[in-house]
Amino acid sequence: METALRALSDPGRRRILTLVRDEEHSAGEIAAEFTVSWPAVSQHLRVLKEAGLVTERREGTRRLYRARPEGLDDVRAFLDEFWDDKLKRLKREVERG
Amino acid sequence: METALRALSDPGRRRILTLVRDEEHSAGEIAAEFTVSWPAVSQHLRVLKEAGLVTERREGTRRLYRARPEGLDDVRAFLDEFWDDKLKRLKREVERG
DNA sequence: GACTTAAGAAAGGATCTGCTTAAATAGGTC
DNA sequence: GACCTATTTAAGCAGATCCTTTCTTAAGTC
Repeated sequence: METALRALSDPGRRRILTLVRDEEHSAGEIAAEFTVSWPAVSQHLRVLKEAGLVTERREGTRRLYRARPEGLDDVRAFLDEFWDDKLKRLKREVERG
Repeated sequence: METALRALSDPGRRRILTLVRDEEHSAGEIAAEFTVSWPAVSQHLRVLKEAGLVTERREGTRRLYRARPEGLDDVRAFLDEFWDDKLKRLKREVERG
């Protein structure tokens, strides 16, 4: 969860993530969407992969990336717990007036 | 959302956040839970405040902090959208076999 | 095998982060 | 006003981050 949150904290990586959310894309296709250099995108992809937020598949000379939403499970769990507990707290407050 | 995600990416700040989730706590009470120095905690509180994840209230010489779950709304929206769209994609895949 | 294409690895630099200690502010108490 | 307590601000430092350019690897084409 640590690495996932840090990976998400970069806008470029979030953009990559939405790019590969619905379908696989090669590193080159992804890089073409950005103005930063190609290695920079490659580095972002590595961060996302290490955080478990994308999967990599090799096909010939290309590497195809796809989002891996399960990688967000921990983060979602944390936020949901936070949210739920807050609601519970509010409920208690309302009940005691 | 940018700042919220960066604020969340630090384990110490997440711990602070859960500390002030259910009730207000003073900066000193919070700092007492940590081994790092007092100013370090103060800096974390500032980051959390600027990210909209906590509110600050002054009472005499003390400053009381409390979680502000609405600050997580953007993050939650992003994750939910991501999740939902993934489910939709899977559904399409299943439907076309 | 030489050449091209797709992509990652290495090295280096600027900026950001998170910590520390020391100093400043600001509200109570005498 | 002098003094204590609670807390933030300032300054500085080590390490992380994100970018760049250059170099390497690996697969396909001739």
